[in-house]
Amino acid sequence: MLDIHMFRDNQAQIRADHDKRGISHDKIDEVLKYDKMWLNLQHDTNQLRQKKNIAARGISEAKKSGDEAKAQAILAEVASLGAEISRLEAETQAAKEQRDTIRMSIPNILHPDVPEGDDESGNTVHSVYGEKPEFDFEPRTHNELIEMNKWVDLKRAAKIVGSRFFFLKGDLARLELALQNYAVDFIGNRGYTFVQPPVMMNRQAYEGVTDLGDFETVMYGIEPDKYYMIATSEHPLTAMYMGETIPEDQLPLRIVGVSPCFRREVGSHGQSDLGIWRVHQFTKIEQIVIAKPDDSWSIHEELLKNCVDLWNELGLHYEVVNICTGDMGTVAAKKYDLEAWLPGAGQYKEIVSCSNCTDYQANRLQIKYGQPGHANQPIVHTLNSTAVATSRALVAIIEQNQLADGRVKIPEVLVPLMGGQTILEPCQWG
RNA sequence: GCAGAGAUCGCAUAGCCCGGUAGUGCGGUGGACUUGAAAUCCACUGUCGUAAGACGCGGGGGUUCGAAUCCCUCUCUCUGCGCCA
Repeated sequence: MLDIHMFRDNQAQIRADHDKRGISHDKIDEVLKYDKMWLNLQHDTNQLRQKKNIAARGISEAKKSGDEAKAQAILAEVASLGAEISRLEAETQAAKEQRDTIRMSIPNILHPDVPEGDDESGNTVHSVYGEKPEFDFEPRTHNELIEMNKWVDLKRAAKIVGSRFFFLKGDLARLELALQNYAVDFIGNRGYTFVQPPVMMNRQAYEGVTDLGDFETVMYGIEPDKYYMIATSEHPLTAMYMGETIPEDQLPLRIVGVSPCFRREVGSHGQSDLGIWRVHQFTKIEQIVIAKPDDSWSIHEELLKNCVDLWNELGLHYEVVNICTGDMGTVAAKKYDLEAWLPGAGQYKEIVSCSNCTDYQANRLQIKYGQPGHANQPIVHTLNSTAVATSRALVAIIEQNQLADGRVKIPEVLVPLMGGQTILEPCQWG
């Protein structure tokens, strides 16, 4: 959410940004309209409150001096003021709510380097790593590989929960665990503190870190407790400091988190989403940084560097893409994606997303930094980046490292974590 | 899950029984004094608002002319009991 003062004092910047994104200014105008309405209503309400407060003070005086008639007259006046105030209070509240509901849907201000474009076709390639693997056989899709090796049981998962859930079995499940350990240690060795967050959050905290629309399409709600299953550890790890002022010398706060992620994936269908590419539950190792505004852009590059180094170690071929205006979404000011080459599918697909959210989340969460004992402290910047989403990493690994017989070569850095094993063997049953 | 005790302006603490402008200490900011610093003294130090002013005592609601204070409710913390990986 953008600071309301930005609308009042610097609306030209918001308008210029909307032009870049190619969206209309209607919402900006509405925010300004309701803000003005709210300011006026607040002023009127305050005037009446003042009148009432002054009058009410006369009651005890009148009673003390024994002037019962005067006391009754004041009581009547105060009562009618009270009714009028209640009415105005309701209007004031309504105007503010309207203003903020619209304001929350207005996207973050983009970084100047974000390329302009209408959709994902406008994304630009930032850099390319590794070699596109060559095969002397027809490479299989990950879906075929998990099927023939019995590494994943989607059917029985569908039986006990629903579609897009899965049992992960045998060597592929072991590789998943190795990836978790590998990624946590890799990022941890760069000064990031390992944190395991809760996997449910309450509504209030959740509204601070996501689009309101996500409650309908992304998150699972838990009844009767009114909790939400987290869609990524970014959410609890960013909301963790909600409403707090972090001592300046503790910043930047670098965190590497691991959690299961739960996503409803409403409305997603199609060939490209088969297998375990797009699922309702997966595990993700995430980098989170809470930083001072001056540091956030260099830390954004640091997060990307961590990803690049990690994925290079895994020996995979992928591109880094600079996401364009039309493909950005509301929260990030700038976003890099890593897109791995999937030889079975014959295309590059997203495996990592690395965002600087600047003060957009922190404004709503009211996370500030500074010296303890100070009022009116500045807002922090928040950044997040996938390190490894294990299900998608598994897809990239098995497609790029597949052998003619359908088995898979294990990336060298993971061999020690697999007890020296170098090839993923099929599961014996299923 | 049950019973009891709690939540007050960054931190600590008073006020609550018995309703009437939220006080004090620490921390912070500015100033005075000082060559400089410490110490000391003075002012300011929650939120919204250009301001006037309003609002603010964990959240929400109620009673009342008026609520930190009385009532209801929710959340969280502590203590004890119960249950339990």
